[in-house]
Amino acid sequence: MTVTLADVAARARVSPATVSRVLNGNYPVAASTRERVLRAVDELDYVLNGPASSLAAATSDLVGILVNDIADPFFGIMAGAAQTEIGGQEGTGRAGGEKLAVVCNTGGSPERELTYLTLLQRQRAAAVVLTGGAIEDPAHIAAMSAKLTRLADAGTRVVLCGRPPLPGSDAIVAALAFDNRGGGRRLTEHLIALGHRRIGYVAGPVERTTTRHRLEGHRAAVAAAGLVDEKDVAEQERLTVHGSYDRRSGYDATLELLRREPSLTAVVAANDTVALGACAALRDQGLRIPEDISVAGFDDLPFSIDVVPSLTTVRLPLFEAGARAGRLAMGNETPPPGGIATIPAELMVRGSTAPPRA
Amino acid sequence: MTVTLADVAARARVSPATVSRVLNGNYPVAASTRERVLRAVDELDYVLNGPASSLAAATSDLVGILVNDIADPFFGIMAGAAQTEIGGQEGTGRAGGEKLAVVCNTGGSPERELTYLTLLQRQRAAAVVLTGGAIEDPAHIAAMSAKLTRLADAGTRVVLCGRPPLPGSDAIVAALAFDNRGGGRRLTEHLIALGHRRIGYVAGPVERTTTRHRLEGHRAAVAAAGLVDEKDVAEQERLTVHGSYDRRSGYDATLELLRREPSLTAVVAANDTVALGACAALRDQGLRIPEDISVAGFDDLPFSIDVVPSLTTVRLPLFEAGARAGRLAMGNETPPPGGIATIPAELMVRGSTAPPRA
DNA sequence: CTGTTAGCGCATTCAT
DNA sequence: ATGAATGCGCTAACAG
Repeated sequence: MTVTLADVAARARVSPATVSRVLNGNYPVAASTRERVLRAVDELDYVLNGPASSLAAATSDLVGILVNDIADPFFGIMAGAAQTEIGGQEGTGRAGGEKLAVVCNTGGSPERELTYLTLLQRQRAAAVVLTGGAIEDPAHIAAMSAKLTRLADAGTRVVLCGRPPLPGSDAIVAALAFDNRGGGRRLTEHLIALGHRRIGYVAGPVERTTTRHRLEGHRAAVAAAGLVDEKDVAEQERLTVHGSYDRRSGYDATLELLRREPSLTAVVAANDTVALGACAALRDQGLRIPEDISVAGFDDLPFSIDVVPSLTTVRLPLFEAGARAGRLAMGNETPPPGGIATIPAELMVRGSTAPPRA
Repeated sequence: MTVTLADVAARARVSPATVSRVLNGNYPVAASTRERVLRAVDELDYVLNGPASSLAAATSDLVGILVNDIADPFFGIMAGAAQTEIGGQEGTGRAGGEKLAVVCNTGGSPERELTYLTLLQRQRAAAVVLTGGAIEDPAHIAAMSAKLTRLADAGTRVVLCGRPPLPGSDAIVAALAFDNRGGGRRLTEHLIALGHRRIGYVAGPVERTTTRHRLEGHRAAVAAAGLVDEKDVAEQERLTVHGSYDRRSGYDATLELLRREPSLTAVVAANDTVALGACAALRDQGLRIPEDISVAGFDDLPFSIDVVPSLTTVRLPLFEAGARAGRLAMGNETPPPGGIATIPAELMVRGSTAPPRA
């Protein structure tokens, strides 16, 4: 029923090996022969059997990109950029030696993250790109570290994008980490410079590197300015509410923050989406932004410049980082020294922050 | 080096066939034997060789989900929902009979769409879900139709989600189409009911089903109200500007619309993201929304309720449709009669539309 | 440059 | 309920 390489060989009057060679293009073949084979391929509508090919060659052209939330542009931008670098060399129409770059949505679940890695390992994936913050549970870190080591041992190139290097796993090609701490610190410093003294923080989910680093940056700025004593954990926590990285969570957390401290003059959100929810909550409380209260986000997603007022935030070069991760996964770029690179975060001051009211 | 099924068999003191049987779980095996095998699997850290397995069984556990733009939540929401239905049955940790649901980003390019389908065909994918509007170029339609027919013939289940059925391709499991035309019509009828008479339309890319259907709905409403004669193509086109489905395009197109017709009292955008760009352009021209001019979007993406003013739009049940497509792809839901279902679109009236100024 | 030969690792007959 | 044998379709030495 389905046409095989042998059929093509018969039609082109050559051996199967020759067909394989022209298809893979990694071996000298006479132009006339190649022509004949290609014609037979087209006439027969032949499509290579991937599993058979992978089995024989002990490699596959699958590249997996893991994301925490596919509906979040933060991941979409990185994944899209990586995918373009990996599978983007504009096919010949016949789909030659291209890689199959695919994105896998873990939904932020540790189990699904591991499951996907196993599935990719099973497929003998050529490379795996892990994007976004990691979960900090010790058991999960250990499991991930072991799994990534095994993947790397099996020849899969592992690249981290927007995620700090995993302790104990040096089998990795490269880790591109965002300077979340620095960005968080500069953002809050900006607020303090404007004159804010009572600043609430809407944090992301606990046990996430991204959450922790941004929060640490914020608290470092707060402590440096003497707003809250570095040792006063209770007060730090009073001004912090954790939630997930979505709008709803930002809305609820902001209400809670206002309840705890009605005299707040600024709210810093874990990311832009959360900031949107925070703005909505504030507005529903009759507060004007930025006249009555300032709001800041993180990531500088495309919509941030469009909301009213436009959002003060921290720009992360998501597209560039994703593209670089893609090249690294393909072996088209030399890894940074030590395999680790920190990607700078840039403060973007816009309309949602202003001096507090006198 | 890498451990194979034979190694597991040796360790468990059974034949390779038995190991295969417990792993696939589709054959009676004594409980004690199964136990022994499973233990050996864990001890050896064995991971099935996907390519070998697929080759022998002539099937694979790969399911592809094609999207036009992975950075757009419109696709992210559908893809995420589909992926959950397909690969979401919470693995046992050992990754049993799970499917590998992956999303492929075509970037809206016809070539890449076909390339991805070929790549998935090569992998002998178990199913393919195509999301979002289709390109209307006749050559591409023919190529797609042929490709999908071949995929279906090879046993791949093909499901369309948010895309109208392809002419000539009845090998498809099901097509879930959004009522873009009806939604577009009701949206413009709402504007007309408010008293608007000069309405500009920022359309999506030409040659896309989604673009065309929404625009047709809009024009049907306009014609029914007698605002522009159905035959007056020149006037219809004067009040329409095409662009891509992004913010920037919405911004530019709106400026152009204003140039052509400064007395516009309402702008209808191809989708919410475009509407955001339109709002920005209007504001930059010193116009207030909705006092001076009304704006409407389409899709009801999560941010639409958060922008100021909140966006009047048309709600599409993206999550539900994606989930249903996922179940259809898995064979867990019976296809609609004729394989085609039209999914209703609901008008959401919010703050961005109001009666025009007297 | 091209043909021949051997597996790759597993699922599946068919026996037992 | 389990084992032995066969072949899935292709690539990779190895010859020539």
